[in-house]
Amino acid sequence: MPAVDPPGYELPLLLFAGFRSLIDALHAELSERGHPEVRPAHGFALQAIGPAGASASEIGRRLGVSKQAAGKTVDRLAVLGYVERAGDPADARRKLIRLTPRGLDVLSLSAEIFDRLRAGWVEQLGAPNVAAMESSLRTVVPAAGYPLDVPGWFG
Amino acid sequence: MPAVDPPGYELPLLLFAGFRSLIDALHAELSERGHPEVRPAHGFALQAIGPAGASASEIGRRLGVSKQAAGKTVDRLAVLGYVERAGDPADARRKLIRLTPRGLDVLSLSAEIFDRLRAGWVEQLGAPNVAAMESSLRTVVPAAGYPLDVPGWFG
DNA sequence: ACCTTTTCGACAACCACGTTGACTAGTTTA
DNA sequence: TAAACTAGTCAACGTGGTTGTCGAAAAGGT
Repeated sequence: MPAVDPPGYELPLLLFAGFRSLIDALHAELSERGHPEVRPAHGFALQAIGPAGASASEIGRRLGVSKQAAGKTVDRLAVLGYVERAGDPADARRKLIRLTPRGLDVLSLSAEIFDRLRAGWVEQLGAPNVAAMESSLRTVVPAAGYPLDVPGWFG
Repeated sequence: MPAVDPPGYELPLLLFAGFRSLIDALHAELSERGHPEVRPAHGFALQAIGPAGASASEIGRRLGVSKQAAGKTVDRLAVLGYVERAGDPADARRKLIRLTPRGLDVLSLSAEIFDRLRAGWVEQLGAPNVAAMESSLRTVVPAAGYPLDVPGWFG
């Protein structure tokens, strides 16, 4: 069994470091632009809610976590003023979670920042390399099992 | 401000999904091969300890977490039988953490599995694409701030 | 040699994010 | 209408972090 060059364990480390550098940069900038309390998990939850809103259970499904976990996250987002709950007239059990203007602001800011971060990678690597990386990852990721689902992969 | 294609937010999602697919596959196989209780954070800690052993504080430094957090992780690893603590005759404060044979087994198994997972990517993408991805990531990751440091990026 | 500073490991309190299980209330279906 | 499912919440717990504090041991400066 010959040694491999580079060793296979580098790949996950590099992927994670790349991911983390983007997320850290995002949150550094969000912090500067009026959203210092947003944490990575919040961003994914806000994304899962989306402009149309969603129920807590639905958010849980989209994130791949339990409805209880989703409910807790919604609680925190509500305290921070990013979402609000409204009763659903058509289903008295449901509570529709909707983004507040502040929540929408985070979402659009994030989109803008991510675009700029990607542009930074394009500058360093060239557009073809970035596109190739994305294409490779899309090929190799078993699209099946990975919703947004950042939180909870430790558990 | 023109829309970008693909949107920048896909990149972190893809990187994370790639990372996670590798880690999940690793742990699925570790589980089958006698190590069902190992969790992702443990693997990184074992890596940080290494065959030579290390003190708890040193492990914390290598992982980019506090010495207290490192100490807790070592506690769990000790309970699971992957490491053991030994007093350091040269420094009565220090306790040297050393891998047990079982700990070494996880480490060498992981190396082997990661190599095979990478080979799987090479099969799907071709060696040049995998190498290009690694090279791109090495370029773009600010080597400064990212030790091993998987645990705790949420915090 | 001595005093000060640093470092190591531990303890405690806390927080964020997840889990399962149990329960009520409302909706759907057979 | 009765049974089955679904939404949301509460409680207990696990895990992986954080800060602050502390005593003991080591290192450094005078």
